[in-house]
Amino acid sequence: MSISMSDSKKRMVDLDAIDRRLLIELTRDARTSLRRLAEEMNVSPATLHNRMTRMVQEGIIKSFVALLDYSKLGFALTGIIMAKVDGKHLVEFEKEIANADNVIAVYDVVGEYDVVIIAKFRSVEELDSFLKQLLKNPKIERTYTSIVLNVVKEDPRIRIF
Amino acid sequence: MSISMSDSKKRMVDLDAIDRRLLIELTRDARTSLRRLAEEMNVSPATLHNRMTRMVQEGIIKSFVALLDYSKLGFALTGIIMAKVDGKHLVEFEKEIANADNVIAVYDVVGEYDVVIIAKFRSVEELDSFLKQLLKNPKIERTYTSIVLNVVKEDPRIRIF
DNA sequence: CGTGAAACTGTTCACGA
DNA sequence: TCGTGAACAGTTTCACG
Repeated sequence: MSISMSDSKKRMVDLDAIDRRLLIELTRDARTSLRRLAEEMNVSPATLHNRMTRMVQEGIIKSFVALLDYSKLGFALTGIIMAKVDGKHLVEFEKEIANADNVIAVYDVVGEYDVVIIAKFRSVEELDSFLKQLLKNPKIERTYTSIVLNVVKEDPRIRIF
Repeated sequence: MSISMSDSKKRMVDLDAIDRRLLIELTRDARTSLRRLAEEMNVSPATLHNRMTRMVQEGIIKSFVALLDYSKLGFALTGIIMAKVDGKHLVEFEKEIANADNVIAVYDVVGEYDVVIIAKFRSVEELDSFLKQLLKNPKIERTYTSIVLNVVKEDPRIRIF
């Protein structure tokens, strides 16, 4: 029995100890074997399989992915780009930019700028042409770009429990 | 036969068509079966297994993870925090902050601020105490925080080939 | 890189708590 | 409703050529 909450945009979910443990393990290693995990947890593999399937359906687990070292793949440059966008076209603009190949994050923010974009490039030239493309867009009033000198941490995982 | 490059911090790697295809697929679905993939690609499962192991050893593949929807887990708040840090203590500070539970990214940047931190919280109170903790640190000269109103995109994957 | 075989794993389903 | 155990098909993994 647990309290259901509904005041955030996306509804929260009831997770028991098995779900939580499974989330932690899949977050640590998405290729882990449910069977071995099941033994450790003293439940049946079928149970873990059900839980996993359910959490994928509910959208709690968005996907299973390999995290790559982009600098080893030639993307040595990360840029943080902030843009002030004409309010009427903000959503439209965001959708556009979110689909760009280089972009790993797009955030709507409040303050001096409206959008923060994080993107990865192979070279200064690539970043430069990305920015020029942006500025061509008449919806954009101004941009500010921070060049990232060093990616200290970049990991989509946080401690959830 | 491919050209080897060595002018970036981390060395680049030679990848053939099999490696590249494998990376793309594992990035799409880390739990995909190498056997089925092998059939599609007309190579043996053992080959794909070898390639995968090699790329993990080389650090090209950093890890396999489940991506979660944090807003469904109660982390409705994302903050982008910029900090101006006393230069002598920058590296030390960054290591510290990178280990914090809520932090998904830490970037070294040039400009008005030295560090950009992206972190997720369950509530304004949590964000607030995170910021207060930061400001207690005498190494920090000033901070600027953007509250994220909407996460338009947040996906560690970019198009690599 | 491929083969082949052994070991392991995912997935399903009828049953029972 | 939900977990279980057993069964089978699918998969990984390894030594070797």
